[in-house]
Amino acid sequence: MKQKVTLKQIAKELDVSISTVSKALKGSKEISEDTRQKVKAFAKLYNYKPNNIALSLKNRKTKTIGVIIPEIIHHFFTTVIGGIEKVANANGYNVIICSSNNSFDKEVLNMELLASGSADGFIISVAKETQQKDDHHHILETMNQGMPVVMFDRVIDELICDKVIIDDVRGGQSATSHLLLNGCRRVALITTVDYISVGKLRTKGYKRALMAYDIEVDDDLILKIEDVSNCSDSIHDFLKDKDIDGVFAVNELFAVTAARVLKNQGKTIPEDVALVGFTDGILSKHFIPSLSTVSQHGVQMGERTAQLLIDKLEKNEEGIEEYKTVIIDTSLIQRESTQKKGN
Amino acid sequence: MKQKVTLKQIAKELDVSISTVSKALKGSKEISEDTRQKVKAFAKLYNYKPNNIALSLKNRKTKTIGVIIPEIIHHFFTTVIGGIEKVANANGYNVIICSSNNSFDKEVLNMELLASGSADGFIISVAKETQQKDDHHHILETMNQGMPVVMFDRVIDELICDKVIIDDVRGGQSATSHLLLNGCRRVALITTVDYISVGKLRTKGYKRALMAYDIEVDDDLILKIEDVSNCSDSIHDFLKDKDIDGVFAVNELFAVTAARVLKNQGKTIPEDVALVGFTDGILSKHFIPSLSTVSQHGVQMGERTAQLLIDKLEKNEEGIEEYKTVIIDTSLIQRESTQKKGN
DNA sequence: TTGTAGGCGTTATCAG
DNA sequence: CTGATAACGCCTACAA
Repeated sequence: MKQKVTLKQIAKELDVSISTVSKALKGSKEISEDTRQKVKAFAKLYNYKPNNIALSLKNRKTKTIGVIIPEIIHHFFTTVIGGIEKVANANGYNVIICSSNNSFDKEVLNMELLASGSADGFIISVAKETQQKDDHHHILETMNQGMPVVMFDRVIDELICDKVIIDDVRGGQSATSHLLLNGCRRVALITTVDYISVGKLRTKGYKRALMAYDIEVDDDLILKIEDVSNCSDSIHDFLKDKDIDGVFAVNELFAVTAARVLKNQGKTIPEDVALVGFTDGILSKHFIPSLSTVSQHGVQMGERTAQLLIDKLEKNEEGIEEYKTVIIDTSLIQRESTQKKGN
Repeated sequence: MKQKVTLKQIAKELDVSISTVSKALKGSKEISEDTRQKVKAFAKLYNYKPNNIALSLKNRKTKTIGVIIPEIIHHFFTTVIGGIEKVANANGYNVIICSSNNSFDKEVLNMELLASGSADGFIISVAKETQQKDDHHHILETMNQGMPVVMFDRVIDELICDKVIIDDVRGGQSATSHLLLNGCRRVALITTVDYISVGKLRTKGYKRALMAYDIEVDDDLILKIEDVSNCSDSIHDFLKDKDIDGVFAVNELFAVTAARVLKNQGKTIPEDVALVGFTDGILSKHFIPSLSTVSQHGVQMGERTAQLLIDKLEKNEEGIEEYKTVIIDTSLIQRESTQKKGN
């Protein structure tokens, strides 16, 4: 079990100095053709690879982007990561991913860890708990240390930094409008509690759509789910005996759960009740009936986010400070759950 | 925008030596109570955090585990990651995740990157392409450099290292047996091409189960899918006019796709055809009807994998070389897709 | 053409 | 009690 080869060892073996080896390996023509060849051959033989850690220490940059997301088991986030990786790799950056598991403490821990040398900058979508506590000192501290931070999707308004979001209000509005356009008049909303920013915004969009159609908002048709883990019961109770012809659910889980409850109540989708979800994940796509949904274009989102961060990282230090908020367009994907047969 | 504080700066400000600061911060009682307080206060004020990179360089270890998986957009892998993170964090290790996107080249790149200083050891599940090419020099090289590697799920038999797998044969067998037990006699198999190790093994299990029931294997009832991206067409053609009463699909995607095709053909699940999948993901759980499936216990798998790696990492260098292969039990989860009503 | 020295941030050892 | 020094692996400006 041989150890990793270092410049030092190569130098010793070849009886030259370390700097000679270093230069030779970079093809510097300061070094004679002869030794250059020799060194290179030797290095290849022993499979020499410069030590990243040493390089990072020297250059004071790691060429690594830290990504912190609430849940890795979440199709939307993984698509975003895909986009991030694409752009990052194309620019010679490595990506390291940490999940906060929606825990505030773990988010703080992860940030501190990465901030203390492992990454040059951050991409973050904050944990539920963080939004709830509305505590973001850790992010602020990181920024104050001179590390660029770009937030996406679940962002914090008070924080001044680059952001990439979708227009959740418009997304919610177009989902709801789609239902109304298809003739629905009593549209139920299944959403999250208000401290989840995206849920709140989508709810706003829902109301806006109704108003545009001169339909009064009926609070009895709105369910705000606190405990996701048993949303099934909540939704069941909520939909029971309710006279509705459409449902807008602010995420995939709520959507499929609603679908199941409706089915159990003997209602068919889309004939009796039309259904629209949010997030274009595998569930929506493969479900029967396939679910109409609002696509957030995760990949694109990741790409923009990464680009924004890299721009900041490579900008000559003392430029004008300027922070952008990029809004990614959503689009409505129409599938079976809103397509009445014969239409 | 202040920069990160270093020991040096603190030392200068306080007009003491660097080593004094270092010791004071670690609470060494070599240092007078007085200066200790002073230093600590100052450090807290400026939010001092030791630089990980420097520490890694010094200690020649990063306390980081590199994880390379084929696809991050894959529920099973994310659950495994969950398990890995849990154990890793509990042991003071950080986890960095890279996806190979099923590309051999990217897998090699990722390994080299992480191997050159960013991680102390590896956890890997190889890319499809890697299995197909049967080229694993990169992994071997990494191991030869003295870095422990643990493989999981998609492993390479020739490589001598710790491994955590499930018994895919038994999994396939129990899935098939479950169908047979429920009265199915003509069970179709939807699987992958043979170079995907897990697909091959599950196929083997399928055959074994049939044999145990004295049913001859009928190659007409076996579909091996090459191109996953349009598996829908393949499955459609395959199931057309086929006289079957059960389907075993070796992954979720195949299972739900089969479900859709069957439905289009006017068959109902489970009454006309019973269906069992593999991998207990969100799809299987939320689908209507919910799908019976073979659970791989991803979290547990991740935990074992991480533990194995950490054991190797912390073992005093020159122990006896000993490599374990851990087999995680699968279990069959019975859901609606195999539960005929009235049973 | 090659080598020396200093430094990136830390810690451990040893000397004051 | 405190400080100087060396070392981790690499790079580079500046000798030689």
